[in-house]
Amino acid sequence: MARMPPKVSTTATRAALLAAARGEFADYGIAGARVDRIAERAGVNKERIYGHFGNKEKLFDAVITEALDDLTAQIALPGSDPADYVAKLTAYYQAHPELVRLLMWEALSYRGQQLLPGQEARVERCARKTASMSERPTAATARTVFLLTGLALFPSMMPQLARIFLGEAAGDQEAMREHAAAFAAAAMRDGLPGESPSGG
Amino acid sequence: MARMPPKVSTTATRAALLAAARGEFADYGIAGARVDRIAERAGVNKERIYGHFGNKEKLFDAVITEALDDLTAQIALPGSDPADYVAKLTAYYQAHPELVRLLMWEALSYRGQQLLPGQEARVERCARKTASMSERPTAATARTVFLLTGLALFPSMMPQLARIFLGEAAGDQEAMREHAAAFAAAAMRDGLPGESPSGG
DNA sequence: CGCTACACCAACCAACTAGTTGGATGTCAA
DNA sequence: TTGACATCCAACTAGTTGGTTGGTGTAGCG
Repeated sequence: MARMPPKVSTTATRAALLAAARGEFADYGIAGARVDRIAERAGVNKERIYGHFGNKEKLFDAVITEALDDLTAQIALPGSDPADYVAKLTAYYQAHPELVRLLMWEALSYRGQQLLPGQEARVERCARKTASMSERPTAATARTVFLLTGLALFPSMMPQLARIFLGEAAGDQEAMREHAAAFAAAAMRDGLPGESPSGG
Repeated sequence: MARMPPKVSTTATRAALLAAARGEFADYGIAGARVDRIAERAGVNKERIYGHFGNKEKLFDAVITEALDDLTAQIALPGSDPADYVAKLTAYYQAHPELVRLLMWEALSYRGQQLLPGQEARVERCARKTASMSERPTAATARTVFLLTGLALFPSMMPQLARIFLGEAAGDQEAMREHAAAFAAAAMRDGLPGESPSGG
C-alpha cells in the first residue's frame, strides 16, 4: 500500500530537474524554455519531466513555488521596521536574480488580474505581511507594503534601466540597497495617508 | 531623386503594422509574438513586415521606440516637484499597460546590463531627468530618480500582486496613484542621503 | 507609355518543438 | 524469482514558425 522508500534516486532526479528548470525558465520564460534543454541541463532524460511534472507549465509552477517558499523562509515580516525589511528583501532579490526573472515571466504570462487557483498560499503570505505592519490594517496599509515590495524588487527587475541612470555606479548594489531602505524609512517617518492620522 | 509622395499608402500600412505589433508584442513578447498574427491584426500581408522592418526583432525595436517617444513627449521632467512627477507618470503607465509590458519583455529578452547600441536616446532622456532634480547631480540623485520611476512603474508591472495585496481595492487606480505620490513626497521631504545634507 | 515602388496573395521550406511510445536496464522489497 | 517502479534511450508524430519567393495588380511620375 504505502510506498515510503524512493526506489532509485527519484528525489535527486526531481531536484536536478527543478534546478535545471529554474535556470532555463529564468533565462527564456515559459514559452521560450526548451524542454529538451532542461533535460540536458539536468543530465536527465526528457521523458522524466513528463513523468514527474506532467507538462512544461506545471514544471514552471513547481519551480516558482519552490523559489517563493525559500524566500518566505528566509525573510522576516516587515513588522515595525519597514526600512530593515526593504534592505533585507532588496538584498535577497539581488542575490537571487533568477527569482526576479521568474516572477516577471509569470506576471507577463498569466494575464488578467484574476487570482489563479493555488495562489492561496501567496494571498496568505501577503496578508501576514500587511497584518504585521498595523494592528488594524486598511487598504492604505496594504498599498504601503505593496510599494515597499516594489522598492525592493524594482532594481533587480530593470538592471538595464539602472545602468542607464547610474552608469558604472549601477554595479554598487550595496548603495542601491541602502538608498532604497533610506527611501522607505523617510517615507514611513512621515506617516502615509490613512495609516495613523486623519482616520475617517 | 527625392521621393516625397508615398505612392500607395505606405505610411498607413506602416502605422497599421506598428499598432498591430504593439498589441501582439505586449501580449506575447518577442519570442511569443507570431508574425502571421501581426499581419492579420494589421490587415496587411505578412511579407510587408519584412519589407518595412527587416525582421521581428527590428519590428519590436520600432514599436518600443515609438511608445517611449510618446511617453517623453507627454510627461514633464521631475524638476522640483517629484511627487507630481510620480503621480503623472503613474497615471501614464496605468493608461498604457501595453508599454509597461513591452518594457518588461524587453528587460527580460535583452539580458546583461550592457547598453545596446541605439540606446543613446534613452541615456540622454534619463540624464535630463536626473539633471532636472539637482543642479549638481550625484549618483544618489540618479538613484532617487530611478526609485521614483520604480514607484510609478511597479503597480502596472505586477497587477496580480496588487490584487493579492489589495483584493477588490486593487481596482482603485486613483488611490494607488495618490499613494505612490504621497510616498514619494514623504520620502523627498526628508532629504535622501547624499542629496542636500551631509555632502562629503 | 514605361518605369518604379508599393501592396496583395499563396505556396513553400527548412528547422524546430511539446509530448508520446516502446523497450532495455537496474534496483528495491516481498 | 517475481513484481513494481525509476531511469535511460531513441525514434516518432503532428503541428508550428520565421522568413522567402514569384507572380499579379495598381498608383503616381516623367
